[in-house]
Amino acid sequence: MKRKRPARRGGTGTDHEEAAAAAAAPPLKRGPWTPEEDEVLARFVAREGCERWRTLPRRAGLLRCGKSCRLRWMNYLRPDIKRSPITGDEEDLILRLHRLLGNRWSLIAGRLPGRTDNEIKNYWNTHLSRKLIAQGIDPRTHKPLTAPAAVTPPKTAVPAKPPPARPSSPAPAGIGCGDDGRARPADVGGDFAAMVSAADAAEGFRGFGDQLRGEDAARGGFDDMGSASAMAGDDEFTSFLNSLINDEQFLDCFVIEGNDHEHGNGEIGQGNAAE
DNA sequence: AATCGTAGCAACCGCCGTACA
DNA sequence: TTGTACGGCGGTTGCTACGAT
Repeated sequence: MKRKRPARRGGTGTDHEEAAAAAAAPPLKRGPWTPEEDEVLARFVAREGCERWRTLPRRAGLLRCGKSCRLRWMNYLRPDIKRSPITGDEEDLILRLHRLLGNRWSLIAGRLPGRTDNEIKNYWNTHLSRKLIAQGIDPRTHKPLTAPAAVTPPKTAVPAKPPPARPSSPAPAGIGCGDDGRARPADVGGDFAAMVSAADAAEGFRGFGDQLRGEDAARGGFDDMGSASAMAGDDEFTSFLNSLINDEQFLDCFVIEGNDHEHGNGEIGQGNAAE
């Protein structure tokens, strides 16, 4: 459903960088982007590149904050953005990746060319989590829902209020992918780290944890994942991730016992490496 | 036809990690 | 070593379209 938003939501951005700018600058425009603004931004980025987002709007003559410009570019204006609906294959991949990575939307998006983290996040919250719930699967953990949990059909299936702690809080046992108690591989029925270590050994791959840290800017995840040595290249990581995604045996041990019930229902790719 | 509730999603918010002076 | 600027991320908000009643 495409729509434009009206000028929105009061309040001022509290980011320090924006706050300082707001103090001395004309009021920044908020809300939906107009086609004219899109054009200005796209043209400017094409000409000057997308560096220095903070000063970009001023240089481009836009009354937007740098963050807003960056977001608009990343989520909408980039030339490689796919505008087509998410396909079944992509959906399947999202499910697999989410099971592996938790709510690491940027990481997941990185494996889906042309898709943005925001798009995937929205798709997850509006489609996939609902689907999983309908099938009795907890979308956060990919475990079967317990009876009480199954009765929670929130508008967004994502937990309402995250605990305050952010990545700085050490990850719990396992990898602690999520930064706030949301879905994380460690939640997925056990010792993901050990599993990955096993996978490491099997694949001869080292540095999965570091790679994730690198890719993910150390967002508090995978810290306990193992003390891998060298940073692996993206290709290596990609192929490793693919191997995890596709490895039937891996998923067999990864898929939580009791999830077999949904096998063959043809809806959700839970454990679908075996499909 | 009017009203209401829900779904969908663009955009904002707040925080974090990194880079650099 | 410390402070600041910046980019980036995940979570949340709130408006509109649309289906149900």
